[in-house]
Amino acid sequence: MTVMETTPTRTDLCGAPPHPHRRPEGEDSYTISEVVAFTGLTAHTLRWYERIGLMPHVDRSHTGQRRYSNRDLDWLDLVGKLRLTGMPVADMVRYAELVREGDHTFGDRFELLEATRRDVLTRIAELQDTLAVLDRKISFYADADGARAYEAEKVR
Amino acid sequence: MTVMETTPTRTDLCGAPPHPHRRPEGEDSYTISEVVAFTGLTAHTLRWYERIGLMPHVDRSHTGQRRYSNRDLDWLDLVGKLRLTGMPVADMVRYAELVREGDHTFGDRFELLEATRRDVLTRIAELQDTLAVLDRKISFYADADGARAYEAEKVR
DNA sequence: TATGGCCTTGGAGTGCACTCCAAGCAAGCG
DNA sequence: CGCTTGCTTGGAGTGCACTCCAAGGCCATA
Repeated sequence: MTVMETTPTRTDLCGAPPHPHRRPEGEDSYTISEVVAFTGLTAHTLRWYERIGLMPHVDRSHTGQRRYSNRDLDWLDLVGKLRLTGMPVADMVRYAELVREGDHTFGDRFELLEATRRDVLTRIAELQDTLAVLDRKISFYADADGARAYEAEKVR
Repeated sequence: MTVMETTPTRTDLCGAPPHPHRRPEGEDSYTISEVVAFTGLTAHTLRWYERIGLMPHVDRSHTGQRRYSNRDLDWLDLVGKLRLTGMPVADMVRYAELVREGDHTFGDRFELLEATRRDVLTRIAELQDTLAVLDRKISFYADADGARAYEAEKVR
């Protein structure tokens, strides 16, 4: 990848209101510690992501230090979101590989995204189910005196 | 895609048996392998839960084998749900300890449940955010031929 | 010139949540 | 009786996702 960006702004769809700390295209060259500050990841983790093939080739300064671009930050945003879904890092690496391999992996990538989407829907449903259980327990506790609170432990 | 609209049939307050495999009170004595079949956990994990204090004292047969009750199954259901929220096992152990300690931990338990509830809401929000990103990417892929699909990698 | 800060590397270590192992006991069956 | 099946135990091992370490390079300020 690393093809030159042509879109003048990424705030294209859905009015993405995203990242106040970003510099405009052409000046988007962030040190690792800046990226640490932006993403909440550690420098260790950023270097590790690169080692395992989860980052798409980060630029270097003339002294060999990493210089991250806005594109890299975008990618890390996506990775962060996928991480929240519980997707294993290995699967994200697989996706990164597909992107690196070029257009002919289009179908695979599409499938991977759709499978992930289904997983996310399932997880949301599970969490809503859990929420219902919690709410039921909480209302027992809220209504009850001590003795009844103990009873609350008996119901699912 | 496994549509799981929240079924209203789960509003079982101290009543309807939600688990077809359960036996009535008084005959609720399950071997570890039955519990494995019901919960999807392994026997190893069940024993490990007990060792770390996550199970509230499981009965034994005259030969020393574990005999789980409906209450134990209820507890495992709760544990399973909490596990789905990403709650660390150590926190669940803490909750189990509070229950064992009796009524005077009422307040602590209530707080723990409410904190968990807030976490779950946060997680659901995060997942919905992720879902929006995925949907956006997927629609790029769905609309696009190969060349455009490549472009889709450029947007957050 | 030296001090401190930020960065680099490969490899080793950590914490969590299991997961498995070896050795052994008890019950049921032919 | 031996065989199989199912269960028991403490402790060791596994896989994942980091997390840290030691040793050193670069460079701006004092």
